[in-house]
Amino acid sequence: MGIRTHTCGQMTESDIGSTVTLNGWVNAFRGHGGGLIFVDVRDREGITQVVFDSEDAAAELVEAGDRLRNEDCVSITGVVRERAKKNPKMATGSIEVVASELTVLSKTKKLPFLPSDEKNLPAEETRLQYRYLDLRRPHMQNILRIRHRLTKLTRDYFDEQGFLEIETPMLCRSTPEGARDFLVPSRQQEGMWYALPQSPQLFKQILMIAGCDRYLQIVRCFRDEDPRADRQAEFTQIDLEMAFVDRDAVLEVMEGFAQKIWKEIMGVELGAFPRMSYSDAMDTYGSDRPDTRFDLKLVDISEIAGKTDFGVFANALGMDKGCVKAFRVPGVAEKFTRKTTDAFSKFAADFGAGGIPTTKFVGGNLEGGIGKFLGEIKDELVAALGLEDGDAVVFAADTYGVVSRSLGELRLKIAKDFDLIPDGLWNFLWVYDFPMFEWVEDAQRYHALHHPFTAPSDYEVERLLSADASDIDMVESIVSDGYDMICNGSEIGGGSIRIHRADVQAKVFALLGLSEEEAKQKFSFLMDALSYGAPPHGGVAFGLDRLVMHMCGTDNIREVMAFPKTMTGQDLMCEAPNVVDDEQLGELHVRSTAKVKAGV
RNA sequence: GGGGCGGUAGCUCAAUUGGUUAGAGCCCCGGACUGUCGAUCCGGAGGUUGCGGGUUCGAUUCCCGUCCGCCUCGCCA
Repeated sequence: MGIRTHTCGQMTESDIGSTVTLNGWVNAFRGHGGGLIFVDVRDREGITQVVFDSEDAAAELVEAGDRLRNEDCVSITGVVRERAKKNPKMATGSIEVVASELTVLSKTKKLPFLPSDEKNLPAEETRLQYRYLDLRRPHMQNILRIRHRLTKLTRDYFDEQGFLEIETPMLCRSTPEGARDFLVPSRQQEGMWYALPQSPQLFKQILMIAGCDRYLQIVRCFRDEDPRADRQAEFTQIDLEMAFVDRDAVLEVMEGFAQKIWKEIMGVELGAFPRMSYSDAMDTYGSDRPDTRFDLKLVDISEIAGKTDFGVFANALGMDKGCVKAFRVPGVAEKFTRKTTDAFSKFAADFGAGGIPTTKFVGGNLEGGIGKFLGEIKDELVAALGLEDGDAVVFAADTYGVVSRSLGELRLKIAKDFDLIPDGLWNFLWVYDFPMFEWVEDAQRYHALHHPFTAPSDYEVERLLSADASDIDMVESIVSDGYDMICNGSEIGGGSIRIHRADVQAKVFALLGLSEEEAKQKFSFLMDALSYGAPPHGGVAFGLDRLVMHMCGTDNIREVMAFPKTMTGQDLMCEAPNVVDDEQLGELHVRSTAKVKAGV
């Protein structure tokens, strides 16, 4: 074969007259009988038109060209010539290669779909089954390239900041808390199991104790939970940790990172990131990852609502932590049909709301929905919400938690449905001052909002150490030194200052309901390590896949992974997972109790 | 584990209240064509309607089950 001298994306008029060899795939074939054939050849870098012309080439060569089909893999040698009629739609549209040699490196059989036909893509299922064809598409190649540029910039940036890239094990011990683990049976230790890491959290903390000072790893993590459009069981984190730092020092480095990658890849200058406390985020946006690209801000109208006899409001205000909140949706009164507002209630039912009252502000009156119950508080409502003629209002009345969640989700839905999100905005912010703990009524225990290694804020340490587990309000009020980086309403990174004192860590375990015995059994290595001169430290983990999703403008995490899995955790190309034979299981001291699908 | 939508030719889709031989475009195969670039024109091949069962004279269509895909709630420290 002829080894390529040029790629299919690089030739310009300055190459006219030179003899070149291209290696690639047939992207398109346009034949004009035996005499004249156009073949577009594609490789990773672009597409170049090749012409087989009987006026310039032997009949044998033109015949061979005539047998080419889409996606045949070829090597073609010829002279670059200026096109008589240029194609401005093509990057290489002013030149063509006049074929003088053709080698078919590999014929294709009949294709399930044409990678060149971007406008008629098959279902995702087919694309995943033939991922090698799907990835040939320039669009997918571009995503892979962006992903590569991001990992390259990540390593460059953190190298400049003094971070060392250090690998941590993929075969770990199972952690009791958190997501379900993927397990790997041990052959050498009969009856014992490894777990694949959900994150290298403890290893990176121990690297700080080990004097590594600044650590980076682009690392695969595994969580055996059901996926979502933006979540896979196997995903990649940009994992970082720094010793001898406080929160602001961490945020500064991480903010610099986000600014750098957005500038280099997106060509966007991000200013300094605003910061918002967890409680402000929950109060105003009903979410700990607020999308600040649009308003629809939640307003607490409990006090005003208390002045009516309206049963729904009165009922909510009588609850423990009950409240009434609302937000205005500017100018959509006409679009708030009964069908639309009914759908809000149905939507919010998933989040525990009994119903979503609405009304409209038209001609100086609150009309429709619950408007007729609000006559006596109309003026106060109009003032509190800043209502203007033609606005609609969405209410929720329940406990603070239910109101926040349902209105928080509704404001996102309404913003999308009514097209209220401006294009082209990159609203980054930090959310901080999360609570350390959340009481889970069903389980009758506390749950760490971030993870159990998150430090309390400096001023909270004494309060934490003296906390009485039975005082739920007090324990829930303890503020942690955690922080999340939010981009357009999506959490792209999160981290914290970690606990570096063994006594503080022991107290956190105790509040989380781990006995001293259990804590020792499961985390003795951490407790030991913390006892040997542990430095203050903190860090962040960014979701690499999420970052690439933002950069590529997709909501589908599978788009930004070369070989993703389906919602049921299957790789449709390799057909993983699959059965293994009993001998293999025997070596691992495992016997399957599954009724295996026939014919696999 | 719950809810929703979908599965018809290799691919994208159609098929009237349940009714004749399940159609079209693309792909593929054959032919025509010397400046195309979504080439064009002519012809051809290609089907267990995801799978299993039921109702019916008759099922792509209605019912039940099941598998697969997507979305979502739970879950994801």
